[in-house]
Amino acid sequence: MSLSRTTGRHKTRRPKAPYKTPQETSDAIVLDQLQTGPALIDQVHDQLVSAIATGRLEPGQRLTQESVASLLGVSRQPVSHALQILKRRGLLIEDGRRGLAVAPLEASRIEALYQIRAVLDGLAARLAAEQSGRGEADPGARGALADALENGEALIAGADTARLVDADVAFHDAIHTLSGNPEIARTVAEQWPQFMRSMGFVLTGTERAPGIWQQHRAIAEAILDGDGDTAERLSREHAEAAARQAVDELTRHQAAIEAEA
Amino acid sequence: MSLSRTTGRHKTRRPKAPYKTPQETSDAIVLDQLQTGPALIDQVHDQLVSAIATGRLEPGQRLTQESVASLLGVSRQPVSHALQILKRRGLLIEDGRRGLAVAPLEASRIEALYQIRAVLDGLAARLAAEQSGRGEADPGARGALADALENGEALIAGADTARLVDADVAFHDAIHTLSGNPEIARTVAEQWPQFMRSMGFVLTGTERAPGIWQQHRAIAEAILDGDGDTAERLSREHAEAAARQAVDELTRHQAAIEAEA
DNA sequence: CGCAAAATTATTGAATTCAGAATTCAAAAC
DNA sequence: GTTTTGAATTCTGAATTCAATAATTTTGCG
Repeated sequence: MSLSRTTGRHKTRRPKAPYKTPQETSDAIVLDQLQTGPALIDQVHDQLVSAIATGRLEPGQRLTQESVASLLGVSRQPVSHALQILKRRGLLIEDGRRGLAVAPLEASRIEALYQIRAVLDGLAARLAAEQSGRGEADPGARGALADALENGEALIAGADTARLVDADVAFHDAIHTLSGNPEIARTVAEQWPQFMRSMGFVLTGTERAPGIWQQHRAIAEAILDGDGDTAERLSREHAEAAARQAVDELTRHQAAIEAEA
Repeated sequence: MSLSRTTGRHKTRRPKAPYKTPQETSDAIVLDQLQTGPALIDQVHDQLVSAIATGRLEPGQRLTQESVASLLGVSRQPVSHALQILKRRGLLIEDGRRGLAVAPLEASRIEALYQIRAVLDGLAARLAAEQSGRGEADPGARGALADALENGEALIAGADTARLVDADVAFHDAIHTLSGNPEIARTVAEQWPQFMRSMGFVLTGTERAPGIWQQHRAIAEAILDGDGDTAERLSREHAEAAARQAVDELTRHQAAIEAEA
């Protein structure tokens, strides 16, 4: 599709960080800090990740630099950067000079990722419980876990899938944070989009949310009780159960697609 | 350092595939096939990763797009892409508008990463042993593990640090591959540069290589024997020992630096 | 009509240009 | 002598231009 090549002219550059003179006086602050928007590269990146994670961009969907750029109203430059990054993250696969395509959602890959999640979530839960048991846990992070649990349990009944997925991410992220090991959250964050689109499949239609949040409650209680062994074991089992459900659902879906063809 | 702003003019595009006029005769080939290298973005990326991993670029070293570009003889464009990616990988940190800097090598971060390594290597070793025990292991991958072990043991005596580090990576990578879960190798690969520069510190001067390769042999034997429990336990202990050594060495080094200041 | 060769199109990677913003540096004012 | 101001410099992100080539379409011929 030929597109109006009206990519916007040089937009004013986004302000990066508010300037702060070193010897700022301690007087009352009269002016609000100016908005410091993220760079276009990051905006494009985040938009694409979100679209892929939620399934708005389906597996196999082709993306050219030009199409994304005109869709978002920017030039190809920031899009090119963002696509490079997404490619390295495994969210896009090369499709030769036909552009890139959203990576397929394969049961085998999701299973492999859940194997990793099982041990990482187990580690995070153990560390979080140990912190909690020794009373060293950041109260804010403890509160975030409790909030995430409450929030998730509240919206079980018929919330839309996207909301359920977000609640799940928030819960597990709270544990990762509480573990005190920032690299766990960082490592899993890299893989969240894959899990999110997998969860999209598992949670639509089926009524699996209640069971999941029962498990979440048990995990949270073990952590807040400082019971590391139980927290680790339950977290692993939780991930393994999620893996089985995901593999089930994706295999079924793949079979349905192949039967159609 | 101000640099001659002599970024090359439009160089002929990197030769991707040798151009071939349609009516080219099948006479003797007069010109060598030009290297059909990967895109400049990837070349720049790999160069920088390698330089950081080996310590040729030291923590704190500042990198501007222009300086890297002129060093490598390319324009800022591919450099900009590569730096963005490195920043997201945590190998570079922002230094405001003064450019980016090589991320510091902090004991706490290395310790956090080794915690992750412990469970991932444990998982990989268990899976590899199970594959091996069931006779399902890819013979090539089995051979790669044996080779890596032999190779590592051979060069213990006084090989230079870089070679020892490479052997270590090859050994652990062989186990990751043998596990049959490609996401493990992928996940750890993301973090290898951090481990590599940490190992650079640990292995220089000290005579720790022999002990490390004794542990490697025990792990390899457990895997090839199909003893998953032992393989997992030894792998975890190995990572934990490595973590202690690294934290020791880095803490010592940090203290030395601070004493100097 | 079917196939091979040639022309065209689509799309990328890289260089270059451009504009905005942070940092630095030096001069002026107190 | 110190602080403030303002200009020069540095450096980035983004847009635009350019060249190469893979993919597709068209054309010519048997």
